[in-house]
Amino acid sequence: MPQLSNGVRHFPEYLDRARQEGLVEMIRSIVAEAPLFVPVMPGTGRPMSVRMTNCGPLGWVTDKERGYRYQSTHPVTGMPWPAMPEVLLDIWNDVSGYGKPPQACLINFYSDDAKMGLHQDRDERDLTAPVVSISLGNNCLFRVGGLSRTDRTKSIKLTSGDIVVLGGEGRLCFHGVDRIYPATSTLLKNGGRINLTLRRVDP
DNA sequence: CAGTACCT
DNA sequence: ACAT
Repeated sequence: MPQLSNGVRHFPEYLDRARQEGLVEMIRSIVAEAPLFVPVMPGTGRPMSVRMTNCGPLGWVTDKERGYRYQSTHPVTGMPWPAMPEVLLDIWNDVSGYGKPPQACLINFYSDDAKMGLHQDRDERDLTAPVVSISLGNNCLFRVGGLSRTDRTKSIKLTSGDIVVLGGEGRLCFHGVDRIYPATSTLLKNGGRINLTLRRVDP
């Protein structure tokens, strides 16, 4: 279990091809029910380059007026999020070491030119629960720093099936995606990358 | 402060 | 830097 930095664990190719394909099929059905939306920055309303949706009791959303938050319904359809699939609960149980189940699975779609700036995941009330991140599709350059934005960072390439766990000391580490490497995976017919992020919100 | 533009 |  390689440790990128304190509390940040990387499990290369944790999911085999068959499991990855199963997840992609599962994601397609979730997206059919809960359409992708474009998140925007609070205040400015500037769009992010990823598209997202969620499954589970809670979903992470953001808009110009109310900013980052978790809510139980889709921001466009107003419908509850699709249920958390068993397979994600299983993965959480296998890698998180955390007793309570995840309440939110944020599904981020990265086109080949999408990025995610350095940030902390700190919208959850339970900051003792780890964050579990699953990579599918094209490779990406993932960057992890420390608790301060200006701390030194390390970059690693993530490939399809990789899992990263930010827990303990690493739970609030700044992290982001600097770039997607086009055509590095055959998992997604339309290219790009999907990232699933499992989180516990309530203590 | 989960982005981008525009510097050197 | 600008703006959050």
